[in-house]
Amino acid sequence: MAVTIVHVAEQAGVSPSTVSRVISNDSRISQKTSRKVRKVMDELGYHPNMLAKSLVTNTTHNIGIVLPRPADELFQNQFFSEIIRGMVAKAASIHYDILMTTGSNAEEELKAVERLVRGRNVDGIILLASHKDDVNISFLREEKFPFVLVGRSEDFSDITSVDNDNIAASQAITRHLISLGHRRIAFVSGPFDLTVSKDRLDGFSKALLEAGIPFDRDYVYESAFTPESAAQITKHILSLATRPTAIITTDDVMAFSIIRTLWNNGLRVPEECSVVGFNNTSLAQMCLPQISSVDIGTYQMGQSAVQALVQRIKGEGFEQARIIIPHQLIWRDSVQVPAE
Amino acid sequence: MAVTIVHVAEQAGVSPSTVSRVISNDSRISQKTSRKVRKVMDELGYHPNMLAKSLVTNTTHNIGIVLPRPADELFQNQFFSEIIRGMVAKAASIHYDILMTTGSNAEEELKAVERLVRGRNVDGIILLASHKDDVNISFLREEKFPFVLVGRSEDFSDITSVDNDNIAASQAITRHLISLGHRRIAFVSGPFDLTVSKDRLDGFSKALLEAGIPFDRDYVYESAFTPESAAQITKHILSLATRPTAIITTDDVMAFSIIRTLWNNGLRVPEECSVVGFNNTSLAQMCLPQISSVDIGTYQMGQSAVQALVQRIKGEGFEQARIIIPHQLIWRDSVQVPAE
DNA sequence: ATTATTTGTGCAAAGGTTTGCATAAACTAA
DNA sequence: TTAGTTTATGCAAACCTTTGCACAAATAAT
Repeated sequence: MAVTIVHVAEQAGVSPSTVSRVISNDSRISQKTSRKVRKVMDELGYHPNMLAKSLVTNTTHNIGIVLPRPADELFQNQFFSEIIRGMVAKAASIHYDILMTTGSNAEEELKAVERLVRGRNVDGIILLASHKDDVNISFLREEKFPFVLVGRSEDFSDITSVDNDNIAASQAITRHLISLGHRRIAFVSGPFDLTVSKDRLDGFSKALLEAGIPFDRDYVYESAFTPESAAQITKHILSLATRPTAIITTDDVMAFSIIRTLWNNGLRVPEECSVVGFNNTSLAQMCLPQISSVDIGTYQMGQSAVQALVQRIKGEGFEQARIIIPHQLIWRDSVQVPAE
Repeated sequence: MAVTIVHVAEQAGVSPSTVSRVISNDSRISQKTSRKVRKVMDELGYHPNMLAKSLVTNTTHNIGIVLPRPADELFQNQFFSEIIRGMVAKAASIHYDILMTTGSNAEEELKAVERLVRGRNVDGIILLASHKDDVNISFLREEKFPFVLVGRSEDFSDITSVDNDNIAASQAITRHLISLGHRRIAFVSGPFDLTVSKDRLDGFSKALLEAGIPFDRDYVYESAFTPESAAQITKHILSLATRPTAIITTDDVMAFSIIRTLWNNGLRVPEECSVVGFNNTSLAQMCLPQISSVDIGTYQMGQSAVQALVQRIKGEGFEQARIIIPHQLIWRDSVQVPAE
């Protein structure tokens, strides 16, 4: 069996409590004792058992993150790997680890959360991709368990969350396109049940409104975050009597697929149709033409999320309800003034 | 304080051991008692404390995964998110969670592994991106701690690992290019210290050898897994007196960057230069021209790694040392017969 | 009716820490 | 010296389970 704190204690001729205090740098321990104990710890190759420690302190230094349900699909999106990258980096720097779990459906997902929370496996939880009536949120609130949401909750306004101002971002894009002279602008949204989709659509329609352009439902589409889905919608757009001169999407992957589909059908981008993406993934600047997009500070969102969560866990600092990561419009080759 | 097993026991008029046995479906418990206890558990909203359980069973149901050191850089690569996706999916399906950690340098990385292992935070570990003299491997071997390696170890042959036959894959690509008529083929490799890079280069040179084409060191380059690095190398290639007619790379991102750089300098792909990638990320089929690549079953590797690890943990099944995931060459638009 | 067997449950130890409180030792002040 | 402080350490309880072993009750066999 592994060497425990009592072995060290015996060997050093002190009590386990003293060893424990040495480990935690308790000020009451004398220099001499501390040195002596540390020496023994080294000799014996002692390493504290975190489980035992966790059990008594009720603290694990683990942050749970629940991958969105159709993890399979969403993870393909660079957005997710990017945000997780930010989380892991930040967590590691403050000595936390990231515990990832997922469920293949809503029920399993909640079960997983329950398991983590009530099994005391994590100190806090980060929720990704919020939608309306998220049962996880209700559960966590009820349990008064520390958590932060990436995105915005439609149901509760007092939840610590990390988000962009998606409405403003989307509005700004649309404004810019309008200022270029575009009047017929299509909007290819991600799944409507996602709050982020709603917000972006919201910003879009606001910009139209303020410019006095009628909001045309036929120019609004719902797509999955997949190339296939976007391609299909694009084909439909191509079949329209009066085509839009610009298309705004909710993610670079969709933007890319749209561009490709247009291209394959003989429509040049941006000459015959402008396209703008979202999230500013590396894809946006890699492809040809480079895609105009919105940098939403994905990596930073990940970092901020764990930072905010840890603050909540420790009960320190202000419990700022909403942290807004600034966005930035990146204009690239996929946009220009309309042809006609 | 949360409700514990003894509360349940008291309420149900049995002993804690009985409750524990009910939970684990011990066959010795009578139907009647079981029902009674379960009812009380429900009423009280009891949920076992996993930490306590872990402490006594010495089992956590967590799998540790150590992100490669420059996690920042590598994670950008779709390969990583894809393989992790496979791991999480598989792990969730067999009721394991994934605990991710990382370190910003080799020393920190080892420290993180030590912490996980000796702190008994995980039941096993998956190592990514193996290179020569990996201290993590030595440590884990010494500790006799269950782990599997994604990739191949140059130092030890008896390590359970999940890998492709990179030599064969690379060789097959090269052969095919040769059969198309290419004679001057450049090889843009990932970092040389990675085993996977060595293997792919190895397959490349083997194919040249068997075709009687001299191996030209000036046609072999070392690149980081970044577009910038690949672009720089491409510029150098463009400056060569006799340019290659085809370029093989070790990853799609690099392939993409190469194509773009060639294009920007007036060289058409595949007409004037063929390019082939590796890993068959979604990028490969999304971009224009679509990139010929090698599907190495990344997602499946993630799944297999978890499966193999859990088998090792449970000590069941054969401890097959090396699991080889089959690869598949995907020929797309970026390759054709050489111009001259 | 007695013994042997099966079935269901409880006792108590073990797992490795942390920490409030008590105490011993050393020092300071009178 | 005596009392009062400070400093350094130890004791033992608590955290919540699991599990080997013992035991009692019920059933079966003689």
